[in-house]
Amino acid sequence: MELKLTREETTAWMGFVKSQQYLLEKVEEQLKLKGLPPLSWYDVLLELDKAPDGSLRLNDLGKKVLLDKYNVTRLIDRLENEGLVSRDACPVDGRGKFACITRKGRNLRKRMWPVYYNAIKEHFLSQFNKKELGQFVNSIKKINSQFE
Amino acid sequence: MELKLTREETTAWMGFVKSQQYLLEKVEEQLKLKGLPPLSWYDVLLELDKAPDGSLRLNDLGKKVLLDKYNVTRLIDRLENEGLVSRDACPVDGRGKFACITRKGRNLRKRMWPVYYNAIKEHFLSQFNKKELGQFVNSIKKINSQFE
DNA sequence: ATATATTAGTTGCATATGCAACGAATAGGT
DNA sequence: ACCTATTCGTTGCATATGCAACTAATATAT
Repeated sequence: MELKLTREETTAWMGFVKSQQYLLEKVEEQLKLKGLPPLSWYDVLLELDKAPDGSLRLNDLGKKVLLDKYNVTRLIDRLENEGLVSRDACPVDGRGKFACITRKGRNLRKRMWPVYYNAIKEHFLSQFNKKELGQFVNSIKKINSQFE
Repeated sequence: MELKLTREETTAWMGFVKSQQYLLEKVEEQLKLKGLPPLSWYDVLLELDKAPDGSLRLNDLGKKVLLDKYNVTRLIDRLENEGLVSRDACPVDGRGKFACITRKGRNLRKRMWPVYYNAIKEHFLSQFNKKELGQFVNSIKKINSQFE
């Protein structure tokens, strides 16, 4: 067993990891600069905004944003403290809770989007032409197919 | 100003972010499963292992692994506590410190590598053929070129 | 040469995350 | 129906990260 990566394989993996670190750092930096909360808040608000009635069970929300349940609890705590979300009981499952986005929450998400959008455009999408984007999406889909 | 991403652009960005979350989670999971420390330790140990004399100024190390200086200080604290690294004064700059990898540190890195390697192979590289890997590297290089 | 600004690294405090254990409620097996 | 196992969400405690302030040393300007 060889346990050695080729030069290209190493570049692929290391470059992949670094690129994401750079990009997310850029996004967070821009949000902070505009006095906006971190990307994790956006992710949650977006999922709730998209959901019917603007609400999701905490458990389902956690799956969508890839957070462990205790982190969901606490993130929702923070959002609730800011009045961006409310916690509602679940009528059909006594254990469950819904997180429900408020008007204020929807507004905040709307204000965050342009900042996020610009960072994505400027640092990510701008690097590709149409064909390259297609290839990139292909690669990403292959990686993600194993996780679904 | 439109502020809207196409379906493909959204897939590219979201998929990109998710794929990395999944992959890093897998790597960390495997390391933990084998009773090994987190990937951040590996990154530091690798940089030191590669460096001449196995040592780097904390500042330079921080740039290589994309950590802020206070996080470098503390990560090196932890590694030093485990005897994986030593802190040495810098002869030419009284402010500076070197982090220097110990034999124990080199050994630990060696033990971590197969676990890391297997995760990369199994969940990342296995998804590509030679040509696809080349395309992927191309894309990644484009993204990263703006940060160097 | 002296005063000022910058840099390297560290530290205190606030916040965020991971882990294991818990209580309450539901689901499954007999 | 009853007992057990599982699930949902939360909490206490330990660890990790971010921010701003700090010390000590070097670099810059006049």
